[in-house]
Amino acid sequence: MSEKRRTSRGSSSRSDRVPSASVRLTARDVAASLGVSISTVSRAFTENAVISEETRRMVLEEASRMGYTPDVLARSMITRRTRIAGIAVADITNPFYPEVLARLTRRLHEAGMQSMVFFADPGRNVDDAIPTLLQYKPDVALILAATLSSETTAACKRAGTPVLLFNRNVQDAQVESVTCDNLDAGRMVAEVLLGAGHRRLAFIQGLSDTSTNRDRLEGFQQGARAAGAAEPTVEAAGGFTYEGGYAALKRLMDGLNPPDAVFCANDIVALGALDAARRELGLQVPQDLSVIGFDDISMAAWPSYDLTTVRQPVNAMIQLTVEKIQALLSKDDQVPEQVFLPGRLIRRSSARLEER
Amino acid sequence: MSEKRRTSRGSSSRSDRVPSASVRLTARDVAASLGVSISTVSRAFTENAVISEETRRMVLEEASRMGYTPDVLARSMITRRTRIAGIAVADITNPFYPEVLARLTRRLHEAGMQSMVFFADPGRNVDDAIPTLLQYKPDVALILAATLSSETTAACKRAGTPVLLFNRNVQDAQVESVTCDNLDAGRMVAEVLLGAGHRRLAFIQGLSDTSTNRDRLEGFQQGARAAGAAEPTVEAAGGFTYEGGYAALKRLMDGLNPPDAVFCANDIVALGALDAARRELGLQVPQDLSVIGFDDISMAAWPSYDLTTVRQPVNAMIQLTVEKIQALLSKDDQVPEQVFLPGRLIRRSSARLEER
DNA sequence: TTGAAAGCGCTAACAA
DNA sequence: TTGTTAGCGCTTTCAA
Repeated sequence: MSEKRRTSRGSSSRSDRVPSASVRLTARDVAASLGVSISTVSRAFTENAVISEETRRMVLEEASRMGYTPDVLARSMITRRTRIAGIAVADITNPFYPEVLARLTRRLHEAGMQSMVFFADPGRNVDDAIPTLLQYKPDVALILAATLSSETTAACKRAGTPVLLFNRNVQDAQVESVTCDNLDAGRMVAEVLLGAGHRRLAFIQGLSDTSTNRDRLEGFQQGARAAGAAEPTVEAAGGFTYEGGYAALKRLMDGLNPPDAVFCANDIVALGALDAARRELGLQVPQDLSVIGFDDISMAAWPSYDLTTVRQPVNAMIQLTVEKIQALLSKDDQVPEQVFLPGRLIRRSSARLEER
Repeated sequence: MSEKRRTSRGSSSRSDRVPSASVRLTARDVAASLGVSISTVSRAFTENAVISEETRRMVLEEASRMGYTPDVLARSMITRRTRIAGIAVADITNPFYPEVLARLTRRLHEAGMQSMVFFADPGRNVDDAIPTLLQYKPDVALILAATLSSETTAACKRAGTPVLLFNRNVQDAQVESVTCDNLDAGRMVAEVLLGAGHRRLAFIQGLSDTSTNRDRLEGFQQGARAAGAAEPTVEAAGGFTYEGGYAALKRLMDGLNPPDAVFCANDIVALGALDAARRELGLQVPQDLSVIGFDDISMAAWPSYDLTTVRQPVNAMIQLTVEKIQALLSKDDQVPEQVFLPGRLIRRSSARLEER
């Protein structure tokens, strides 16, 4: 098999050629055609502008007839509003992010904003994408990523671009964030597992330097401590990946103190752990081992996995994010706020949650 | 559990407040600081501009010291180049697209372009996103979607924005496209399945009005016909979804003529079909039934599935796409070309491909 | 090789 | 309610 190319060269005709940039319509053209000033045309397209309803209707009609739309770039130069949300995403291989991204951009679009998405290189963190992101002067920088340096937020501050963290938060309360209450969720998972009679807990880390990972682990440890249970074993997956979870679970079970319940930093890690347990080690889940994930990505519900997991309140998180952006754009001074929304345990068959 | 908010109100200090848009540095500032004209500053940042190496170095140095970068928006107004690739994506729930998107935006970025991503509403096709996409005057519109109306390409043509289809093509050869050779791959799958002794072929459709679906099915049918085999049964999943594939497989097996081999329109559909076969119908795969997918998303390789599938040559497709974009931007007249790259069968355990 | 001046398409004072 | 005018920050002729 080899590459094929099909062109219309054979039966070429005039219409086959892509026209090189058609005529550019400007407000001046519409104005001339109507015998009004360009300001009038501009006003017709500006909300809350002082213009008679009649004139506006006339202008808009003629504009749409001619096929004119205002140039958003030229407009932005003056209004200092690009209506662009610069979104930096890392780790797109985690299905949680595409799911969030799709809903988030849709809600932003409904709120009259466009999304400019920047994907960070895998392995590296999101910071490298920020300078280019800032070049387009987005009205807000949205960080959908687990890792992030403080240099990045500083760069945004310097550029005067407000930053909003999604599914991530920093210690110093200097920057807005919307996350799931990972700490509390971790605690709850420990409680529930211990309540069902599990005795040897373990946690599989994604990236240890991310806030999500850290908070989930810390909550888990707090929960174990509060119940007077043994300290959970901690094993590193080396990243939020299926392969990492797979390998980490094998190491755990081969260790000196194999767990009877594993809480994973997120669903992708948990799916890897599940497959290692069932397909490679031949364990019965949840009889031999309980596995719990985090996020509730759509695959968690698939019958091959049927993963018990903590569902992030994604819709509420997105709703709040959009509201925060709108607030940022109206008032320009604001006290940064970190919001934590409660996660919810979704009980499926990968974990034994009743005493036996 | 309830929502928590944490602010720094308690220990509020001056530095807690987000600064409202810091000073805006312009070329004028750099020029003044150096005692040169703004044209000189501009030239320093323009490739191939007539300027002495020494002056350029001096300007760039001072600029970086001050933290100045040219305003890309203002620049675009004059150059008529935004360096933005407007990317419209539908169906982000199919993991194939995030994987492509991540790599594509990275390669575009290396080529000096930014990606503005627009997600179409689920269910609806990508067309609704196009008008807003065009507003930002992208240098090229990239369509990553299975469905697309001809009205959309017309709108782009009118706006003077070149269009490039990825993983999609239209009949009339009027628009550039880069796809896998779906027809040929479909043929190959039929051949291989029939060669291994399967007798009752079936195809599970995603969306019947998409070019990918159509070509894969048509190739499959051609292959069956060429081998003198019975016409494959066709069942509709109602969309490229896991749930659709799951339900479609059950209907197929409950039907009058249950197949011994199923070719699915893509991997997500195939994973649903696999789970239905194994988890619900208790079938042995591949002894009772062979299942083949399309795309080779990362999950296809997971041990729980180990899906035999046709791998799309994603890297080559992306490479070609970026090259085409660069060509589009240099020459403005071009004969549209449709490129088909060969897919490759990845043999895993979900299909019996040897005669027994 | 550099600078002065004229816009790109638009919005927002300011007048009328 | 509308029109006139002055820019937004930049690139690009044209002259020097």
